[in-house]
Amino acid sequence: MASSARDSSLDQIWSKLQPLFIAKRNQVFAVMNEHGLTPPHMQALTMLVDGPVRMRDIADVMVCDASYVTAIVDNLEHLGLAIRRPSSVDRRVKEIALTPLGEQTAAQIGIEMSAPPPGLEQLCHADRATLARILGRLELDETQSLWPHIGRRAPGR
Amino acid sequence: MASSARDSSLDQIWSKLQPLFIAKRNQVFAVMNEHGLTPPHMQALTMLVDGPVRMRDIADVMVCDASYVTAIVDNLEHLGLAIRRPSSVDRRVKEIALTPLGEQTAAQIGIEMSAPPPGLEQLCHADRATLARILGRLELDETQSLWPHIGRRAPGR
DNA sequence: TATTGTTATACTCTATAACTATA
DNA sequence: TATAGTTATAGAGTATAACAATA
Repeated sequence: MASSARDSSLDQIWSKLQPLFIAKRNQVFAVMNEHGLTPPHMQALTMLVDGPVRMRDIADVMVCDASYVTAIVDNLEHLGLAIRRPSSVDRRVKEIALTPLGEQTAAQIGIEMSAPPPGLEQLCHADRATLARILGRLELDETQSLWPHIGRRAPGR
Repeated sequence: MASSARDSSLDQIWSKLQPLFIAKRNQVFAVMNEHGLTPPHMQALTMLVDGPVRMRDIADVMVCDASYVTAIVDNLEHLGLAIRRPSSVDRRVKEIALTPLGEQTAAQIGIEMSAPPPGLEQLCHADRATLARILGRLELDETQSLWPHIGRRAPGR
């Protein structure tokens, strides 16, 4: 299909949805600031809610180098949110666990992060039942993290 | 209202919308990578499409220091996308303009950035007319940039 | 005196390489 | 030999401070 064949009704719908996107992004950053966290710290923290995780696994999920996980976990420890403990089965491995403060923080963040963005209520008030029915039929990939670690690239010269 | 009073139907709708959000974010980063740009470079570049802009104005819009604008514009010049020219009315001021390559790049980016995310078509196929009608009634703040410059903060210790 | 932009510098982010300890 | 984690270091992102030129 030709590149000029833009679907204008689709564009129009997206133009209405996009502010919701922005509102959510702002909400997420507000939550991070509130807790003094950066995206990588928050992502690592939320990986720990279901129990201790090995540092190697954190690096794999965040698609970053192991040495950076060392730095992130250092920070989480300094913040009193997590602790390192040696694995009982493999003495090379360290498992990262939440402290009580970390559990409390992660739980609160989890709630705030999964919350609908401000503005959605207004949207849904228009005709919530109909919208829910339409959206209910939708199946999209939900496996990705909303705020993954994102590496940097050089802008070149 | 109590904090435990979560609106479950709203949550459900948001859980359907969120993958669209992620798909768009991925699409945006793919476009940036394709052109070898970082978020601040792309934001600065898209500020220039309607004509030359003073560096001071770029700093104001991006909410960053003037010295960082110097670095960004250096990069855009090295990439052959923009040029500095002295203002004819105030000799302290430099105006940043797109090169022909910059115009072409910015135009292409503008198209790709404003495009609906993959997945929206599937959503709308369910009942596009109804959805459009519902969304058409919505009024949200559209003044913010989708990908603003975002400053860093220290994680504290 | 106030403002635009640049330079010098410093701090944060994140990766690579070399290393230690363990498997 | 291969793997988990740490340390040292270096490059890229971004701010602050001091400065030159102009208003």
